[in-house]
Amino acid sequence: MSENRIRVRFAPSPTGYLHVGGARTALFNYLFAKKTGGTFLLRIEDTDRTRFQEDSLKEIFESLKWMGIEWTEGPEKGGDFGPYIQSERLDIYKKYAQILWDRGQVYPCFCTPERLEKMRKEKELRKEIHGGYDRRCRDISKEEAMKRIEVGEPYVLRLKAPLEGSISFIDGIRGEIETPVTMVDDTVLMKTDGYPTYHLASVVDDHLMEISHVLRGDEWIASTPRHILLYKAFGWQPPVIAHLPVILSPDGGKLSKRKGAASVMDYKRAGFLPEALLNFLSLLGWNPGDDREIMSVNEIMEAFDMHRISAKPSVFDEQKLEWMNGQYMEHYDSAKLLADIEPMWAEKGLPVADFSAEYKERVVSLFKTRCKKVTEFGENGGYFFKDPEEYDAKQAGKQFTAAVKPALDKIVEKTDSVADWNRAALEELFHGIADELGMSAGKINPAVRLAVTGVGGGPDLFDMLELLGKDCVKRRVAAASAWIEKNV
RNA sequence: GUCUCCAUCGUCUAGCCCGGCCUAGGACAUCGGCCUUUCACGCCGACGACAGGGGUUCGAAUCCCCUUGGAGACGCCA
Repeated sequence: MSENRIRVRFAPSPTGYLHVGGARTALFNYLFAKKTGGTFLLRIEDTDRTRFQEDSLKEIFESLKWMGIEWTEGPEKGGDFGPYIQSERLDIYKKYAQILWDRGQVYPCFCTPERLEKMRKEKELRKEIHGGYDRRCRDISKEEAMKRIEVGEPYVLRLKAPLEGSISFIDGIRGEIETPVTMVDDTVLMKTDGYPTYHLASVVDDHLMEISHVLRGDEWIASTPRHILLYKAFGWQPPVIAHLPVILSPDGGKLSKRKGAASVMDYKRAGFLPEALLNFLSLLGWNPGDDREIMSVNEIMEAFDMHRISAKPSVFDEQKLEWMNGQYMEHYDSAKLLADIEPMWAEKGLPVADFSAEYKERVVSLFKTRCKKVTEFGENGGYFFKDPEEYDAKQAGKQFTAAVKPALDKIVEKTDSVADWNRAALEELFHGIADELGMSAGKINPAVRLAVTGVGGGPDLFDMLELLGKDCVKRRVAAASAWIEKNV
């Protein structure tokens, strides 16, 4: 037995994609485990067969891996406490339900979903919605119950909750939370289909898997008293339970797919870096206690402290995420970025295959500081692979003047004489031409930029010219000169 | 409706647990300016908050109560 070991889990339901709220929950568990030298395990809670989605599992795994949140026990990894998929643990839940049955702590309930539905409606009419199940089956005699079970009448197993008093527990983040028992009805533990409910399964699993701390979303606060009751019924010591605040969308409501991205993979597709998303998420409801914001996983992990987790819900501010992503982008490995960017270029029909990896990495380096998202590379920089087909009209009107044409022609004329094609030589060349023609560089450079790229903004001009190479620059400047000849 | 949780700049937050150092600090965004022969980065500055009301105290953003506002829960969903 590993007594005082920290063991935490992330236990998603495979009902859809992994949204950022879930990712944050996983992240905090992961950080806590890493920080304390504990174990972070993944458990799949698939006890609802009606909502199960096959693809979901893949998506959840992929999302976690992309973010670098690695589980050391769980599906794909194994471990001493498996299986880690609840639908493969049915016998275990049956066994523990039986224990409660033998102790008289549960009872079979034969109420149909229809009757329960009707009961709820009536209660609503009388404005007493709280209270839940009316406990009609609680006092059915053992004999009668057995008889009805034997004839095959469907039933669920309910926990006998106390009829008066209150239930309290110490939330790891909020402190004591006390709930009057009127809010806790007789919880269903086993469904008609033989599957356990979340409440039974998670309590049994957390105990069997020796989970020491449960960090979960705060939508579980109201259910925790049920779980406490269950731990008591089994005679088990509950783990430390802490509820993480929700993440809200900018309009104050729940984060949803409709209002932009909500799933981790959406953010990947939108051009965000995993390190940036992780960093950003870590700062939602937590902070290191000083002014640091840009932090590596290791720094975050070092500084991580459960006591600094806030109870206040926070709004997911995508603008700040973008800023943060830009910060990461600037220092990101160009080769790594290129792997994501190259397909985007290719998709736009750019002949990227004709260029060397070194060339392409340099293009990426040139753009890194001015892009906030990976996707922006795909939208810009086409001119590194293809001559501009047209010039930005507004810029052309401003830069492509008759006055600048001689300078462009001079550049075309003199490029061949540049022995060492680098930015220093080019600067010198341009200066010489400017002096010779009595023009300011401020007049010539923007025109060259437009000639070479077709647009008004972009990386440093001389860095670009150096990378583009002599032939390309000569060709494009000549083309611009011809354009002026024709259009001005 | 009932119960529970939450409440500092538009947003993320520091400070709150252990009242005075808070004329409330930082970051994003916004607006100015500087830098730059482009754009971006960077730098400087401005704007901007203790939800309201009562207490307790010599003193409250910090402790207590009420109000208001927000969120969540009230399933054979998790």
